[in-house]
Amino acid sequence: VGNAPNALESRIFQRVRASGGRVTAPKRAVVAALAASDRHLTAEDLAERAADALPGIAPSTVYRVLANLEDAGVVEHVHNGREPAFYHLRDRGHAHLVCNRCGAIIDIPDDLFTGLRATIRRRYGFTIEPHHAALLGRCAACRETH
Amino acid sequence: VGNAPNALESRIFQRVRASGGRVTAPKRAVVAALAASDRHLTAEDLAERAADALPGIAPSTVYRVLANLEDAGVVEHVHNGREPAFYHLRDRGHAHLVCNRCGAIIDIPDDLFTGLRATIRRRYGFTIEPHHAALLGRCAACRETH
DNA sequence: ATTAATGCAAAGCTTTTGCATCTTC
DNA sequence: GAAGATGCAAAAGCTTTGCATTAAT
Repeated sequence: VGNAPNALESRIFQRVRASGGRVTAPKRAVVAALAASDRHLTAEDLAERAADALPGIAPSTVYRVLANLEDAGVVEHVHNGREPAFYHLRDRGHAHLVCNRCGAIIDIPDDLFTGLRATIRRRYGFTIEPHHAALLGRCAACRETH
Repeated sequence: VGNAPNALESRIFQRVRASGGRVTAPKRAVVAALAASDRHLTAEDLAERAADALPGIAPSTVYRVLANLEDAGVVEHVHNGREPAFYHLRDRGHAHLVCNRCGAIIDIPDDLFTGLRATIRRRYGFTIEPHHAALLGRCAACRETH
């Protein structure tokens, strides 16, 4: 839609620069697509949306932009057991539930993991990153339908 | 190794038959490979090991055998955020931690999820299946090395 | 006999990589 | 002008599929 300079996006590009990256048209287009959406976009989704602003954008560029934004700490990708992974801005932290049957994605707050994280840390020395992989299972609707 | 009829494998093939499947040489070879190992084998690993007993086995056959064994409820596969997925017999239930850095796999008991599962069920109506996706993060060694 | 399962080869799909060129800082 | 980023095209990696053949029940 608009291309007005926006506080969220400014902060993002500050971090991109801080991590040694440059601010380019493809990055602007991908960030705009991420910011405009209610998240949960695959790389292919993002390539399509970025192409609105930047018709010639290459899929490989989208992947590289996303990797770069992850390095800068502004994007996260989530594995969902189906593939492809989806991406979102790393604003407020939250984890995801993904239904094995219908693919529905439910956001859940990080604090649900507090207990489990502490237990796993204590017993195994392992630090879980609950954002990085979705919890798979069955949503309410699909459980009823069986 | 040996090819003696074994209680575990007999039970497995009962279930295969019960689910409408047939007991074939490739299934025997894959099940033997799964049973012989300490788990965490990829499809490719299994293809290699099954080939010891059955030299000509095709990769696509391994995938189809595994899908069939999952339908029969005797095998599970686990997504680990790296790909490829790994497979194991569904004996005692356990979930997995996978280190993002070194790929180490740690088995953890299901009961760690009791609280989280109940909370998610209550709040979202969603039933998590903790076996199906590994929890990703950093193992102790990789956290120290940074 | 039926019907599932196999082998082979080819294709599918997501993601990565090589390399020459262009842009940003 | 130096280093990063891009586009294009090709490749890689894992997995699935089509189809004729074989084998299990």
